[in-house]
Amino acid sequence: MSVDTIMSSTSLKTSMTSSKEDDSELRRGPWTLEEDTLLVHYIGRHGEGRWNLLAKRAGLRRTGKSCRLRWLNYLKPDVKRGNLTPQEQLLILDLHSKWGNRWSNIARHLPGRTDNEIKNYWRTRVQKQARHFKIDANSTAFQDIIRCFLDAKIASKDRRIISHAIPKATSFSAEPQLCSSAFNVPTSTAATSSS
DNA sequence: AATCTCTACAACCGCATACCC
DNA sequence: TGGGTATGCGGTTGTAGAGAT
Repeated sequence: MSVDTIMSSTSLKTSMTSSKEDDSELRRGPWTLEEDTLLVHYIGRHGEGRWNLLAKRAGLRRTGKSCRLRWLNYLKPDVKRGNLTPQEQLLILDLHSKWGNRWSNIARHLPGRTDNEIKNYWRTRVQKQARHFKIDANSTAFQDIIRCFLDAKIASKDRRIISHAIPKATSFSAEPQLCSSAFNVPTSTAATSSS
């Protein structure tokens, strides 16, 4: 990630540290642009690892743990930003049914996605759906519903290439708005599998 | 326009394991 | 081999922003 990207994406929100910036105290809360830049530049020159030492040498008043997390989840150049694609969502569904909450394992199969991102996706989107349908998110019934929806989504995307006349996907017709918002799909598309 | 509520996600925490001396 | 430290992982919390009232 370039410094410019950081400039545009990093919040310059108010820091959560106390107003009297005591040099001996470790900072917590949201990272500032300045901190991101220090971390990126330091790792660019010296590489990752030895996080506690790195934090000190980079001049960051953060724990090594905090630096590692910031780098891995946000600053690392190959971290992919933006919504998960239906294909990625399907993969997560499959892998989660195999391994459960082994987020780091699952993340290894989705290049550019972090365990934190996948975990957040599962908790905020998938579990929300499960609650709505009043089924366990780990149940096969629920997985079938979601799989069906995502398959339809992927298929509709494919079909759009060759035709605008696409039959309705019936599986989700009852809950198009809910599913669409949860899985980042425009409602009209989700409801009809066409556009 | 002000306030409230909800959602998404960044960041923290505690614990387990790996590593090093 | 045992103790201390570093790292990685999964669960949880805090916050900003968007939308609703």
